[in-house]
Amino acid sequence: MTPRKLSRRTSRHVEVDCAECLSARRCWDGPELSVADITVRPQEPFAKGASLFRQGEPFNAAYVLVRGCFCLRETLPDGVDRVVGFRLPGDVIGLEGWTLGRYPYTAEAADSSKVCQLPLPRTPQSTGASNALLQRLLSKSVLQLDRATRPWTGLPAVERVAEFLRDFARHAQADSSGRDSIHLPMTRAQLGSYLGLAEETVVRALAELRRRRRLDIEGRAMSIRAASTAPSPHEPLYWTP
Amino acid sequence: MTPRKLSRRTSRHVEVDCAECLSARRCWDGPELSVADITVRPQEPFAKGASLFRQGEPFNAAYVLVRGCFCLRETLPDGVDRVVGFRLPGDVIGLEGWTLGRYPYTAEAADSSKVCQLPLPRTPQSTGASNALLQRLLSKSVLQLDRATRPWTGLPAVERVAEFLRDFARHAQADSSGRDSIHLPMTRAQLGSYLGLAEETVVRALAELRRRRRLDIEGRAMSIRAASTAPSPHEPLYWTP
DNA sequence: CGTAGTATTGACTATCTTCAATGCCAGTGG
DNA sequence: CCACTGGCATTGAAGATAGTCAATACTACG
Repeated sequence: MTPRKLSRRTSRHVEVDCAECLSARRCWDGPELSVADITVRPQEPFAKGASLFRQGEPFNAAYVLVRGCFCLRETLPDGVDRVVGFRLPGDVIGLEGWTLGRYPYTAEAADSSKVCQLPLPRTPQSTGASNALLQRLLSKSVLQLDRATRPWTGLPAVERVAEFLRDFARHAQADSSGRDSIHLPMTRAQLGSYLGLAEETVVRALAELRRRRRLDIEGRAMSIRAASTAPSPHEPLYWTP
Repeated sequence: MTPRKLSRRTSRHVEVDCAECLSARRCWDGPELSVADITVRPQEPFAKGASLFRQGEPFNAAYVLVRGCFCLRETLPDGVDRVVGFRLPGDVIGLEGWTLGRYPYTAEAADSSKVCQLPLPRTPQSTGASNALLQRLLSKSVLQLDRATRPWTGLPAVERVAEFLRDFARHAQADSSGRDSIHLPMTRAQLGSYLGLAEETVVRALAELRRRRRLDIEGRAMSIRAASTAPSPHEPLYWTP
């Protein structure tokens, strides 16, 4: 309750060697990998409800969770709040910010928790960084995010399909920018399987979007019309890549 | 149609420097990163429907997609087939196999496609590998998999909740193994938000699971009873981490 | 032209969401 | 100590949404 001591819990510059930590196995348990030459900055404990960082904040650091549980939330442009994941001891938190420049979600302690800050180079660039650390991070992020490749629903079918198409178009146009017409290589059934919808529901959703003039579709050729989601008021609250 | 030439398209040992490739910007477009010292092994083109690798196969290599589109499918233990993602030019395919030892999904060309094989060390271990490559891979995988943090549905609410709890328990028990009782730190509402279900639906699903004797729940304390999903016949078809 | 895979549409049903009310529990202040 | 409050959990009932079944086009290809 004393206001002091709550100041800046995110950047004590004390580096400790993971080899000396009893939790190290949980954090860096890759097969055939030693915890040698991995150092981190242990942080003050987080009380339930406290946030490690907030969506939209510029990236400061990534962390590994030592004890407790974090709940990751994101606010969509339309103001809807949704949970994008949970993190348990050994998981990495906030690495997306390293790549994106900003944190795409808010990390809030769901339990009394403890984290260690990872000494990453400021931006994915400098080359001197420890190779071992990078390899481990890569392994972990792949696993962790692979596990995360699950949720995502909660929207009505039409919106889910629209969302997918928007993302697919953005993704696909990265090169052939300019053209507004996009070729969908997959069948309606595959699309449905991916989105967790029946093939017929996908067809009906597409018909609905066409009816609403939000896109033109003819067979596998598509072009999006409206940017729809208005660039609403708040800024730091919802930042999306 | 001549059967020859279809032999082993996955491992020609011709390495080329990405700096000489016109598609390089699409593949390695990180900010402030040059394509210097990145080399890959271009592969024979893939016809629509051809598979790059299959779920359950031991890891051979990861690839970067240069042209076309791949559809990633997985077969669940109960025989259900679902699409877990699509990959477009510039995306990495199969990196999960590097970490897991086996490919967790089948990669099938949804269009006529072309890929390059990435020269990764056999296992996430050896240290001599190029740091630049690792950093880029890390960035890409994080982005790519973050984008993937969406789908996942298609199951009825009860199964989705059961699936989550099973996964959460496995994940949480990594350390405190032995105890079969697990503490859920999140509220029903958060759980619902994550799974794309209403809070009430989560409650009813939990009640249903309790009724079916599949788990014991009292408030936030939980213990799982049945391993349920039988260790069914096929092996190479569905392999899950 | 016939076939197979894909796309589309309609009708009916199952499943979830929503709305509303209640119970439970911890923290707070009189 | 105890009523009061707010957050969380639970349950019921009604309405909305998406899945299933079935029938019919459409299209590429041999």
